Amino acid sequence: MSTLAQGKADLERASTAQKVADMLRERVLDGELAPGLRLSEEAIGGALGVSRNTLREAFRLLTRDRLLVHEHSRGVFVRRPTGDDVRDLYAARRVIECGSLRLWNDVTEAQREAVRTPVRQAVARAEKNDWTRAGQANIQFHRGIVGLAGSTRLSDESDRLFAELMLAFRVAQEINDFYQTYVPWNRRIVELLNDGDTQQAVEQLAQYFDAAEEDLVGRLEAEQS
Amino acid sequence: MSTLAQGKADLERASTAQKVADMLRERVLDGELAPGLRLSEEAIGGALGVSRNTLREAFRLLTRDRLLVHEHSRGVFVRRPTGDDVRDLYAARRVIECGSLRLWNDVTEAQREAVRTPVRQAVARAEKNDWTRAGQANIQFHRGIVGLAGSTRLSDESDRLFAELMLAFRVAQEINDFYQTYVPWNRRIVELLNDGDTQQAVEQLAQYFDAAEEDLVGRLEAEQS
DNA sequence: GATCGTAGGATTGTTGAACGATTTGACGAT
DNA sequence: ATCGTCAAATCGTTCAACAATCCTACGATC
Repeated sequence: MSTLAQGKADLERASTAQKVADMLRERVLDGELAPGLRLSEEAIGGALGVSRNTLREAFRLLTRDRLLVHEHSRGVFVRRPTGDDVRDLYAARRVIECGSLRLWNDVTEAQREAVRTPVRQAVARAEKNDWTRAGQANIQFHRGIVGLAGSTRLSDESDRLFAELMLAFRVAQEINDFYQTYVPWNRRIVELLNDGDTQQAVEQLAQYFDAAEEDLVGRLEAEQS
Repeated sequence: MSTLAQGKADLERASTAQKVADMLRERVLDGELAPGLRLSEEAIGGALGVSRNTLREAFRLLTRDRLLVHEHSRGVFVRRPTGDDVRDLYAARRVIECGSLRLWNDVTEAQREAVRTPVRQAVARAEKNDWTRAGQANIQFHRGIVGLAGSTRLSDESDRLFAELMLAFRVAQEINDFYQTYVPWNRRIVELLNDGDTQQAVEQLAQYFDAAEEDLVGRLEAEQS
């Protein structure tokens, strides 16, 4: 019965702080709260109708996810990733995703499908010029890769890395057209995997990271003002 | 001037919540607060002389580090890792550390020394039967490996994984004698690296993880009561 | 004119108390 | 022995207050 899991999800009612954090996370990721913006406790707490203490708990949760940065006695700000941040992020991704992809032959078929399916979606959406949703599928592709490792801790940390990267895209003003170049690349990686050439697929993934990092860092540092 | 970095550390005065969290972290890691123990807000807040609100902020920080678990309306508990937790942890370590170690030939000499030195220390301390400090050196060895990737995010997450693993050791009652078996193993890995056989070193590291995971999970599930 | 110090206002850090909501454990009925 | 019921304990959240800190603008000095 899937109703059982459903019921459990209902029972696990989120705390107020959790709900506030979820709402703020959306606002940050969709760009309504721009990187660098300071979040006033009073203003936001008043707007959402929660007390300062509860709001501060929500801020802690988002700080853990690296979406906000906390400066002592100055408040919390929406993170504004720098070029160095992006380099750090890609260094982590190279290790995590290339390492996970190497496990391709040792995992379940369901895990492999979680890598293939998002690429098919991305290709289909790209053909319709639906770049926003193509980008979402692209993230699912990378989530699938990390999922090959079979570690929830690793997957959770990767989600944080992806979220932080989304912020970097925003600063670099690269929301929609970024993936355009890389959708074919991902498709090629899946083809190599299906052909059994895991080694070459890992190689291609690493090169993808090199190219994406350079592109993003370049635009980011040009954007510094 | 290193005095500059010193001064900066002094200036960055920690908040009360941060200081409380640091103190509790020590107590958890040295076993004074045993896994499974419930931390009463009132009792601890009273003992430390901080308000409930501040203490709750400290709890959040430690929950982020996975040292505490929070259960709604029930309070926070010192995490008590299960066999599944350990499997998850080692799955993550396999990807992160094996992937980092593969970078051996592309990093600076200083980074390589950060791997070699702790092994020398561990060997020396093991000969003196100082297993506690040998264990600390062993952790430094693995921190050094992750450091090869050059990502602070990856290193920070690894520190959290290590801390959580320390809790598992405690539950498994394996504080001192665990490393005894594995110090020679680490030494062999470094020898392979120095010989230029990175591939084989990675292989050995993976086997070390297999053995350590099996050992730890076994003792952990025997300990379930 | 630029730099520096200073005063004032705004915001955060922390506390303490309060009250509703939830869990826990014991007691008694079936 | 199992199942409600109730009271005590604890957590979740809010509110108000004050101290500590930061930011800004205004002059003072060179």
